[in-house]
Amino acid sequence: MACEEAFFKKLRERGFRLTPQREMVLSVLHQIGDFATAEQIHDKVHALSSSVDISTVYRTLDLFEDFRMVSCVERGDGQRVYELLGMHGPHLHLVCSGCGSVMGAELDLARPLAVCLREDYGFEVDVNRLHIPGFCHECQPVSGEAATVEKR
Amino acid sequence: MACEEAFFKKLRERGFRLTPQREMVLSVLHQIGDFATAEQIHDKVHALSSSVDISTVYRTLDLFEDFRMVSCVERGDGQRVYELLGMHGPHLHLVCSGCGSVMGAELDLARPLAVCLREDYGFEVDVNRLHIPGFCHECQPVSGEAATVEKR
DNA sequence: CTTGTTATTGCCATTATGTGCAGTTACTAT
DNA sequence: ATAGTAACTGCACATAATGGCAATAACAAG
Ligand SMILES: [Mn+2]
Ligand SMILES: [Mn+2]
Ligand SMILES: [Zn+2]
Ligand SMILES: [Zn+2]
Repeated sequence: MACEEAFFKKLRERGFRLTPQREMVLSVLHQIGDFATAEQIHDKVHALSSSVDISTVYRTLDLFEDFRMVSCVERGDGQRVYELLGMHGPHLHLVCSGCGSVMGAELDLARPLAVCLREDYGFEVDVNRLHIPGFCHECQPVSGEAATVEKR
Repeated sequence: MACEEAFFKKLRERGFRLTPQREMVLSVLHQIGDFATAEQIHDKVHALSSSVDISTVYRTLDLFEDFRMVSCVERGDGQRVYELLGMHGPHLHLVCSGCGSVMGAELDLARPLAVCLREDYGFEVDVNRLHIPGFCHECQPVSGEAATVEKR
């Protein structure tokens, strides 16, 4: 595919190498299309080549993130999910603290806030990495009683 | 202190118990004043009572977070830092991807975004938990070349 | 004060992720 | 094609954080 070729070229331009492991992770991300955990990705890569280690998957996802090809979201449970950008394009991530679902949102909505923070604090917001905690439509907290603490 | 008493009362009102461990963690957080890792907190608690386990510290910090007394920030390195609210009051957290520093910012700046997301997506933003990635004044990325990837 | 209930703790196992290192392999230049 | 360089990998291990569980202790009631 064309988009992959462009990525491979950029890789080499910057001194990185194109390895079968990286090709496989990228291919698997394409195949999945949706969010996936490192382990889910590793499972599919493992099916293609059983010697690939999960640490390589982590390192590859990290690299893809640096290249802005993949976005990573910390889900409510202690696991991260990774998503291939480029098809949906960059977007905000609304992460529901109730059900753990992740919703994409128009990135431009965060622009005014970014401008404020640059002007008032000299802080350059990385809007691509912004993920916003809260509650989705199904999980609205009991109105009025905002700070209810659940017994364990 | 008065603010601690108020918290202890709220604890019991909701069926939680006031234990020496919880008192110690709260006292240590006061003493530290700044951000601290779970391990730093545990060290100081351990000095007061050497049998307290770090898992208890984690659970206590979790509880304090539920009570909105403590705010937790995922720092760049794989560690979280905890901060006692109430003195500074709630605020946004600007987390620098360069140096790992955390800056507090006026919470109201995020209000317009929250309104947009509620109206457009039915998503109720939890502004207290919002932390914003980017680069502080000292760590401004090379302008123009946004997506520079470092060799490892 | 004594007793009962059950939230909480300490301990230990487990999970998700990161790292050091020596052997391997992709790329470059001859 | 061959050889040199250094990026990359697999493996083993380290680390931060979480979860199960039986023993403990905080609180309420008598
Ligand atoms: Mn997304
Ligand atoms: Mn703060
Ligand atoms: Zn939800
Ligand atoms: Zn910085």
